[in-house]
Amino acid sequence: MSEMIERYRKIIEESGQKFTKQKQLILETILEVNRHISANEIFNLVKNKNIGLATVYRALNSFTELGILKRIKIDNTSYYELKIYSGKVLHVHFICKYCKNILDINDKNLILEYIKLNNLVENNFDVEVQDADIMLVGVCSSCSNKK
Amino acid sequence: MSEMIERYRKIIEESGQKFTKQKQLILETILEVNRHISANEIFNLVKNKNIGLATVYRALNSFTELGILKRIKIDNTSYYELKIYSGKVLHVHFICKYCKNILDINDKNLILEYIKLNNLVENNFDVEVQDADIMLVGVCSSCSNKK
DNA sequence: CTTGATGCAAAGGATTTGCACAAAT
DNA sequence: ATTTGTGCAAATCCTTTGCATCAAG
Repeated sequence: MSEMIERYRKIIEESGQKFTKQKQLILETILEVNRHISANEIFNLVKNKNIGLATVYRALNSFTELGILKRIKIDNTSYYELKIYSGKVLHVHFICKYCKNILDINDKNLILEYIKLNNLVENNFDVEVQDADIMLVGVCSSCSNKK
Repeated sequence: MSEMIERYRKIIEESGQKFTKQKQLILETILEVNRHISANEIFNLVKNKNIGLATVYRALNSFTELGILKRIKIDNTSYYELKIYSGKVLHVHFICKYCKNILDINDKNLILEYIKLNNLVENNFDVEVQDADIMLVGVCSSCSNKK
C-alpha cells in the first residue's frame, strides 16, 4: 500500500470508521486519475470490481467530511479532488464557459494573495474563514482563439 | 412599474424575449425579498397567482443568461440574487458551516483587491476572467460564541 | 396571425436511503 | 459477537422537457 493510502487509512480509522477494500479502491482510483472526478466516473472505473454506486457516494461523502477530499460543483454534478497531502493550501479554479474545462490556479503568489484577503475578511466581518472555494468563470485561450 | 423593472424589461425585450406578467412578477418578488432566494421559495410566493414551477425555472434560467441574476449553489439547490444595477461588481459570499447563513462580503476595498487578483490570473494563465464566484466557508461569530 | 410563453404532468439526473446480507474488529 | 459497511433497488430532491393551450406583438 502506498504511503498516501496509509495516511488516508489512518485518518479514516481514527474517525472510527472501517477502512474497507471498497474505500481503498476508491481512494486509489482518485489518486490515479489525479484530476477532478465525479462519483459516476469513479463508479465506472470500479464497477467491474463489484462496488455499488451508493458505496461510492457514501465513501465520497465520508472522505469529504474527513477533509480528505474537496468537493466542487459544476452544473448539477459534484466533482472531487484530493485535498490534504496534495500540497495545496487553497483551491482556486477557473472554468471556461464554452469548453467547461477546469484549470487549477496554482501559482504560489496568487494563492498567497488570496489567503491575505481571506484574513482581511476575517478581521472586517468577525468570522473565521476555514476554507475558500474560488471559481473564476470566463474564456480560456483556446476557446478565445476559435472565435 | 418601478424604474428597476423597466430596466430589466428593456434587457429582456432587447434579447428578443417577451416581457410577460409572469416574468415581471418573478422579478418583483426577487426585488422585494432582497436576498438569496431559491426557485422553490419564489414559487411558493407566487403560486397563488397561477404561475407554474416550470415557468419560474425557465424565467430564472433566462434571467441568469441575460446577466440579470446571479446563481449560487448551496448543497444541491440554486439560489438567485440580482446582479446588475444592484451596485455590486463581484460576488463574494461567506457561508457558516453550522447555521448555513450566508453573508454578503461587500466591503469595497476587499472587492477591489479581489478584482486585482483576478487580473493577475488573467495575465498569468492567459484566460479572460468574466466573473468570479467566491465562497468563503467557516464559522460566523454567532455560532462561534455558542461553542 | 404567428411565434414564443405558459401550466401541467411526466421525465431526467444526481444523490440518498431502507433493508437484508456481508465483512471488519 | 457486535457493529459498521455494502449492494441493490426504490425513493427523493431539484430541474428540465413535451405538449396542448394561451397570450404578446
